Amino acid sequence: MNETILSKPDEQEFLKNYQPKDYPGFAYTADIVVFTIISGQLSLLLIKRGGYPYKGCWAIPGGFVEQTESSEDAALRELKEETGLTLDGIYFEQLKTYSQPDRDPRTRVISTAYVTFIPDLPVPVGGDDADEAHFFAVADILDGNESIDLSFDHETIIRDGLERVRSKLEYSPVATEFLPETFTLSDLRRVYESVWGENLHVSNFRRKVLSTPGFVEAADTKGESVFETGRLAQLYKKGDAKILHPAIMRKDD
Amino acid sequence: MNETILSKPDEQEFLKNYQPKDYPGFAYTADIVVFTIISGQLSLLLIKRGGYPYKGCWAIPGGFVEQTESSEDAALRELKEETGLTLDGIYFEQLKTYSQPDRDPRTRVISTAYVTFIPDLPVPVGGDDADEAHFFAVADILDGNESIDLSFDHETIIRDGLERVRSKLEYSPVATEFLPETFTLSDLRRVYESVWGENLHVSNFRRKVLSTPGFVEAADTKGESVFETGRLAQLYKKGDAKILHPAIMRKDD
DNA sequence: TAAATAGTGTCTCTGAGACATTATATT
DNA sequence: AATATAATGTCTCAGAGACACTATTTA
Repeated sequence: MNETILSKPDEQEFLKNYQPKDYPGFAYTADIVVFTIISGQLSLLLIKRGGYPYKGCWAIPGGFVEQTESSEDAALRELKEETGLTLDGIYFEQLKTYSQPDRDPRTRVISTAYVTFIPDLPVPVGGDDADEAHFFAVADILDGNESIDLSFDHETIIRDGLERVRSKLEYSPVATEFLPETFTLSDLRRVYESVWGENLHVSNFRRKVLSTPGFVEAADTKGESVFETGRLAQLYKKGDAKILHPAIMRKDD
Repeated sequence: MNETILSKPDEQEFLKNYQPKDYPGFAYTADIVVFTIISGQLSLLLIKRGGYPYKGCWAIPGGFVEQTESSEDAALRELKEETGLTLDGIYFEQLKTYSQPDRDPRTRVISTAYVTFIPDLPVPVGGDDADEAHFFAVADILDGNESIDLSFDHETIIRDGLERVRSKLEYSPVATEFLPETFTLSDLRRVYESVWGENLHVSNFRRKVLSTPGFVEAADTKGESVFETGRLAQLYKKGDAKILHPAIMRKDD
C-alpha cells in the first residue's frame, strides 16, 4: 500500500467523510485443497456438509472470510475449525479465485482456493461445521465409479489443484512437503509416482535428484530404515533450494 | 456445478425459502495488468485516477464487479470503459487475488487481478472513470527515479504480474501475443530480451525456437521485411502449441 | 564497400533415458 | 539361498552454449 499519498490533507479529508456506498456486496469464502499421500495414493481432504445446500455431499474445507482477516488467514482458520488440522509453518499457496455468478445456488459467492501438501500423519476429524472429515484418493474422486458427490464447483477446483501440484513437482522442491523430516530417495520417488501417476526409473531418478543443487541433503543419521524389505537406505532431508534446476520433468506435458 | 444434487426435493425446498444472510459483504473488484512492448521496452498500461482515494495517482485498469458478471468479464469490461481497449480473442489469464483487510483505505475490497499481453498497436485513451491512460516502461515504474505514484497495492500486483509474464515466456508460446500476426525471429527474440532484460544469443535462439514443435510456423509470405537495415528476414506466424517443450529457459532462475 | 542483420554449421558439455552390475538388507 | 531394494557406473542421444562462417540487404 502506498501510505505516503494517503497522508495528504485532501486524501485524509476524503477518507474522514467517506461513507460506504450502497453497494450490493459479495459473500466471500476461502477454500483449501489439502493433498497428502496415503498408501501410495494421492489423496485429498473432504468434509461432509452438515447443512443445505448440498447437504450430505462432500466439499473441500473452507468457509466465509471474516471482515478483519485475509483469505489466507480464513483458509487456515476454517481448515482448523472443520478438521482440527493446523498448517503451522507448512507450505501453502493460492490456487485461483472462482467468481462465476451461479457457482453457489443461494447467492453470489466469490471463493479463493488454496492448495497445500502435508505428510501422511495427522488424522483429521470432523469439526464445528462439518459432520465428517475424510481423506479420499484423488483417482476415486475424479474418475471413480464410487460416485462421491461433490458440492458447488469443487470438482473444478480439485482438478485445478491437481494440475497445480503435478506441475509444481517439476520445478519446485514441494515433493518433500509430503514427507516427514527425513526420508529416503525411494520415498521421494514414490511421491512423484503417486502424484504423476507414472512409474519413474529408479536409478535415473536418484541421479537427477542428487545432481539438482539444494533439493535434498544427506541426513546425519545414516543408514536408517524405511521398513521395507531390502537394503537399508540413506536418509535425506529437505535442502534449501526454492526452485529446482535442472527441473525434474514428467513425460506427458 | 453439481446440478443433479440440487434438483432433489429437499434441496429445492431449502433454496426456495433461502433468505440472504445479514452478512457484512465485501466490495469486489477486478483489475488487469496490460503488458506490451514499446520501443523494445516492456511497458504496461496505467490510468490516472480521477477521484479519491489516490486522486491523481496511477493505477492499473479495473473496477467494481457487477452482480451478474464474473470477475473475468468485469476485467474486460472495465478495461474497455477506461481505455477503449477491447481484448476480443486475446489471451488473458488470472494472476492472483488480493485480500489484505487494509489494502483499500475506504472499506474492505477484495480484488482479483488478471494479466494480458498485447502487440504495440492500439493507442489507449482515457475513458469514463479515468482522466488519462498511458503506457509506462516497467523499468521506470518499478526501479525508476521518475516517481510514478501508484495506488493501493498496485505495485505488488505489478511485480507479481511481471514475474508471471517472465516465467510464462519459458514454457508457453505467449511471447507471440506481443507481436502482430506475422513476425520475424528477431522480433520474437526481442520480445524475450525485453521481458527478461537480458540479451540472447541470436543463432542459438533461432535453433531453439525452430526445434520446438508448434511454437512458430513459416508464413506463406516469404522474405518480407521488418524495416531494419540488413538482410530481409523470413516471416513466421504463431504455431498451434499450447506448451513449449523443450522450454525456452532463461539464465537466472 | 561498409555495416547490419539473416541464416547455416560445428564443437563441446550437460542432462536424461536405458540398462548392467554390485551391495546390503529381509525372509 | 532367494528376493528385494540401494547404490554405482556406462553408453547414447538430445538440447544448449559458444563461436565461426556465409548470405543478403541498406546506407
